[in-house]
Amino acid sequence: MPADTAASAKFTPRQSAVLAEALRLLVEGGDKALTTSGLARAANCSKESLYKWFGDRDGLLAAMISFQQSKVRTADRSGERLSVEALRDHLEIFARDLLEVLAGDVSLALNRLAIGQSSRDGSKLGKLLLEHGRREIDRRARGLIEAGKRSGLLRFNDADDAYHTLYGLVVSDLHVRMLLGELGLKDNTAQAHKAVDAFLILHGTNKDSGEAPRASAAR
Amino acid sequence: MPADTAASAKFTPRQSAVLAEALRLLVEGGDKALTTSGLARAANCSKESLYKWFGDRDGLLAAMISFQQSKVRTADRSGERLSVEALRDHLEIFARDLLEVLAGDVSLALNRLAIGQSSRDGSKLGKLLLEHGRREIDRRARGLIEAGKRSGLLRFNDADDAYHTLYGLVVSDLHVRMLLGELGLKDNTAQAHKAVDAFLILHGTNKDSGEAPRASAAR
DNA sequence: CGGAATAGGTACCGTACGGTACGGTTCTTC
DNA sequence: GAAGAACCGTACCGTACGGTACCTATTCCG
Repeated sequence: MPADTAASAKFTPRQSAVLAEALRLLVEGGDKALTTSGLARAANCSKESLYKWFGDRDGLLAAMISFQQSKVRTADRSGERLSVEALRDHLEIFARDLLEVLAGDVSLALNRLAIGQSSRDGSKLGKLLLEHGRREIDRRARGLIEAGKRSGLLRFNDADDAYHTLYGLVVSDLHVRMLLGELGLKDNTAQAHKAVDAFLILHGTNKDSGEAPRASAAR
Repeated sequence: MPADTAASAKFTPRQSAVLAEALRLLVEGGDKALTTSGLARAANCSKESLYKWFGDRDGLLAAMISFQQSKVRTADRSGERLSVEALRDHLEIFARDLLEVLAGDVSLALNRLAIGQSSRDGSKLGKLLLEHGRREIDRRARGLIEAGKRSGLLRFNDADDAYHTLYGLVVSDLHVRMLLGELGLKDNTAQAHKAVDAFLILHGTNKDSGEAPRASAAR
């Protein structure tokens, strides 16, 4: 994981470094390990600066989410002309990327944090995570699906429904299992392949798009 | 919600009452609201008894999970002879039950609790929830799917894969969204219907099992 | 050069939690 | 009916956190 990639727009380099350290602490030890004193010690800054920059602990958590998301960028290829093979490839790449993002240390830690808070803060962090965290990946998938329809390769009434179908086929209950502490898949690529196969059977227009059943060795 | 249904095997009535109160506190205010002092006050018992019965706070949490699971029973109809309509009905009922269970107050609260702890306790609670919490519902689905195959109505290579496909089609990312604080679906039945349609297209043997596309008004 | 802003270090405060100890009360059991 | 266990209520302890205050060091800028 690159520690100090492109600087964020909203934070000074010093603040970014502190936020990166905060994420490290959170990933290592969960929200109990992310104390203001501990962060100040680990990041060589003062608690007073933390409160000046972020207001209070909740502000810090929100800043961490915003900071992490500023580091996520996805390529958008929705403009391309799609062949059926290209669509399948792009869908599989999307599915694999999705699985990898969801299985990432930082993503899991932030989701755990927001879920833990959601029962008492009116799910402010949860909203943040849903609205800003998934926007990029949602937009990418949405673009891909719409492009597939425009190219006559996919058929569906509601793009939302189709996207959620794809998401369900790719992820199933894996995200929750990982949030609960279970290890991820051994082979994301195989899972992505199977999910896209099923998705194309459901929503593809190419009638021979269903492949032979796989050896099914993913889980 | 029936407060005091069948008594558990592992807990005395008094302990069950305390655990029920603990669940109520947890649902109301999240894990911050579930303090030993608060529980003792709310349940009219002494902290000393809590520690005598459950060892420590983690023991109490584990007992809450175990207690809640002892109240969940599912009907098992896997012995029946299945027609295609009966299979579809049973699958839809299963899907609807699954959505309702996942959206339940107590289920969400316990999952949030276990997820919050999973980053620091080696996911002991998470394992508990996964291994014991889903066993019943998993067994029911597994039985249904296997019965469908025996009756020649479903085809698949791996029952696990098929089950996860069904699960993904039914739930998609809804569980995580609800854990993050979002409201559930407006119409679980419509979602169940759509998911089972898709599942039967993928794994049914009856070639005309795919129905006309629905009006898609679930979400 | 000098003052103001910025930020690090540390000490401190109030609070609330998990866990323990103890005296009094009810319930069982012989 | 008495001995004893189970249990309630409460008070208590140590700890650790969030948040604040104060003081110093560095940097920036006129």
